[in-house]
Amino acid sequence: MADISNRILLVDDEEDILEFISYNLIKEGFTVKTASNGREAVKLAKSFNPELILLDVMMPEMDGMETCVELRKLDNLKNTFITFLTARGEDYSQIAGFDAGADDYIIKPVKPRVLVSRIKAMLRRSVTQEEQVADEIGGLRIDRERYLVIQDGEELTLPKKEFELLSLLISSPGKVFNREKILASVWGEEVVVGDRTIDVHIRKLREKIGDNLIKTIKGVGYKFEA
Amino acid sequence: MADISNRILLVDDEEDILEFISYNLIKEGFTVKTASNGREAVKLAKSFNPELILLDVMMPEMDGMETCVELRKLDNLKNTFITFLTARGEDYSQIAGFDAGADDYIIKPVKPRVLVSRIKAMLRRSVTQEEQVADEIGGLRIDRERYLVIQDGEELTLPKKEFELLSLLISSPGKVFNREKILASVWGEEVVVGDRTIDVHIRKLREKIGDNLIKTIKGVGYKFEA
DNA sequence: AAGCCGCATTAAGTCTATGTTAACCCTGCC
DNA sequence: GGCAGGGTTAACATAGACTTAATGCGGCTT
Repeated sequence: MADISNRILLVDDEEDILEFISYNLIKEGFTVKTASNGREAVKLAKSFNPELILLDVMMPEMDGMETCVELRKLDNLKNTFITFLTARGEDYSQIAGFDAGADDYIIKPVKPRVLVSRIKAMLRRSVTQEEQVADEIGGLRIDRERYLVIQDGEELTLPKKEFELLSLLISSPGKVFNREKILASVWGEEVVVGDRTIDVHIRKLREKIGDNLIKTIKGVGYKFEA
Repeated sequence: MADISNRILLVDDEEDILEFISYNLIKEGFTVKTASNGREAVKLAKSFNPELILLDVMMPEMDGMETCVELRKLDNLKNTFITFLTARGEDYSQIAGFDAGADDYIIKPVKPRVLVSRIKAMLRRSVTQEEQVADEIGGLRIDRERYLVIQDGEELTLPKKEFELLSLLISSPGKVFNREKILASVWGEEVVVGDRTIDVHIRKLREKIGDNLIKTIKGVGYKFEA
């Protein structure tokens, strides 16, 4: 139905914790994906596009802080909450955490109910406050709040899929999105639709915003370019 | 307009704490007002219109929870963060806190630097919300006090739900509200009613104020637009 | 050159969310 | 108790979004 923002990416190197926490979150109706290290997390975050990332600080290889910095570089995570999950409660680490771009900080061990309450409060906030800084690219501006595309001052109302598709492409101008990523992001992981479907939506978009803004890279995908 | 949202209302019954914390916040450039009890807090909040309220849980008379509930009833605090400040760290109190409408929870004693970091992270997410001056939009004006809608001079009396619904949509003209948010705001989080219910109320509103003011964004929600 | 692959394009089909109407159920009031 | 009005639900209608199928075309491979 009204698709709730509820995708959570959980990152921890301990299998037990992943299982324990994700079990509790899933039970509450969240869609959870897990990663056991930073690199995996970054990779997953790109396609999964979660609203919240729970990030263990102590991890081998790439630690939580470092991962957080990497995650913050991703365009599609501009509005994602990142919360550290850690056993360390010292002040300095809290401050370092926020500086790294985290939004909150939860100290383990944490009782499931507390965690869930906290997450809900956090997402409640995000849902209310999400606002795009919406800068203009190629004469186009996405206004998610009003669900509009503004082209040279003209306001365009696009249907949902078209809007999401354009929004995705514009999120990283110049970057080529392959069909797999487009499907994952606009249609969702589970939904199965044919490749032609994307073409058709691209077509409709081009009809509305002009042919020269969305480019086809044959055998690869599509990109937005001014 | 240029001035950043930085008004903080600090509520605690202990004079020492008020002084200590407000000193640290003021040093960081926040505008701080203090109240030493719930009643005072509610009164101050109305005129001060803070972006963040730090609320001690343990207070004589009206405690933090109760105060929080009262605060949440105030219209101008819809977008204000409320954070509990408490010495108690028990689970039940955390949950009770969130249920009362708080957005976060900080356990005392807290080092000033930690507190400041936390507050900044919180306000970073917050959006500068323009004051609703309740003036005319699209020929409509909401008069909450008299519970009236004035359309081109004509006074319309709407039933409760219709009024609240219209009022919500008008509160951010142009912004799309999804069904979830509409339900949460007009009907309340716990109440469970079907999706058709919203449609029907939208229908009645359109009947009364005209078809062209409320727009449907299929798959997304509704918005008010002149 | 033939064949293939991938995309474009169009039209047609399907499906889902919303619109619409009317009946029903409360609650407060006479 | 009966009535009135708001609120909710059920049932059906409908528009338009979304998907699929069919067909064509250009570039690339063999």
